[in-house]
Amino acid sequence: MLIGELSRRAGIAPSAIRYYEEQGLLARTARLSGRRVFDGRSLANLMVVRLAGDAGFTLKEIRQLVTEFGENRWRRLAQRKLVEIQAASERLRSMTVLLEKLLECECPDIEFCGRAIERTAATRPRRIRQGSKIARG
Amino acid sequence: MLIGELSRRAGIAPSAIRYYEEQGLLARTARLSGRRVFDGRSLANLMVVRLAGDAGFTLKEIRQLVTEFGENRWRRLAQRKLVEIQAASERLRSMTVLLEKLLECECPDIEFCGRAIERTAATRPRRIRQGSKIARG
DNA sequence: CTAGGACTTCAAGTACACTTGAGGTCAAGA
DNA sequence: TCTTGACCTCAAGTGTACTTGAAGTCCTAG
Repeated sequence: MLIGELSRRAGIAPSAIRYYEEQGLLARTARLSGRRVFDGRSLANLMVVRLAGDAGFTLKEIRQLVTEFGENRWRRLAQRKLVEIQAASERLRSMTVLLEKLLECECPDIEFCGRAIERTAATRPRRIRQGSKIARG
Repeated sequence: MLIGELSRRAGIAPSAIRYYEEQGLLARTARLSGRRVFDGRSLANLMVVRLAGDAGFTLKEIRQLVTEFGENRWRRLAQRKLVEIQAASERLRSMTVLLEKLLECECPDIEFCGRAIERTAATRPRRIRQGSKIARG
């Protein structure tokens, strides 16, 4: 399949796929008269890259993950990330609780909810990004 | 308390706090001979801003959340975000499963794990960001 | 009274992850 | 043969969320 089909199947823009290849996150694929040719495994690899990105790996880290697979460095990175993902999950849980509290409450302004907020916001982990253009929906 | 103490207590850089104020995420506080003066509620508000950011709200959305609290628009935004947070949680779960599988397996290269990956990467939600400079640790 | 440190504003710079635009190539269908 | 659309490369641009630097102010301690 060509890049357009891969893009449609993965929900990732062609420009992003070319960018991933350029950055060494995806192996350089075969070319057919200049065009990139992909197969099912390309799709699987692409999904892994995206999933890892979704889970908070930077492109640099994803490159490490895919190029150093099996090495000790890889395991350390993966294990560290598991811990970070755990923290991120807890933070999402906190925000869920906070939002639910705020939606339930009938306070006229947000200052009024101070105590509930203080208790909820006590734990502090990491961040979430928004999705890409093509991927949403 | 002055900005330095607030910064230490919240684990957020002074420059970021000033930036949040400038962007309308935090109400403009009182000044004492030019310096910002904060109290416990400032800290609580700051934690909420950070928590919301952590949970995937953009600064623009956080501004909406804090300035339009109680309005219908606010509720719609909060409810939409709850759904997104749910999706993000599922994605983190997927990445956890994937990482655990990859850590368990003894394949010599990542291509070999293709099938496990394909199954794991089937679901597709949104992204996580890394934490700020001062906040980690 | 002076030095140091924490604060101020404002403009410019940075990192990340892509996207966009210009200018060109290639294969298939009318 | 010509046109259309998908593809190519490369350089530059974009948005988000801050950080950094310059130049100056203000309180405290020595």
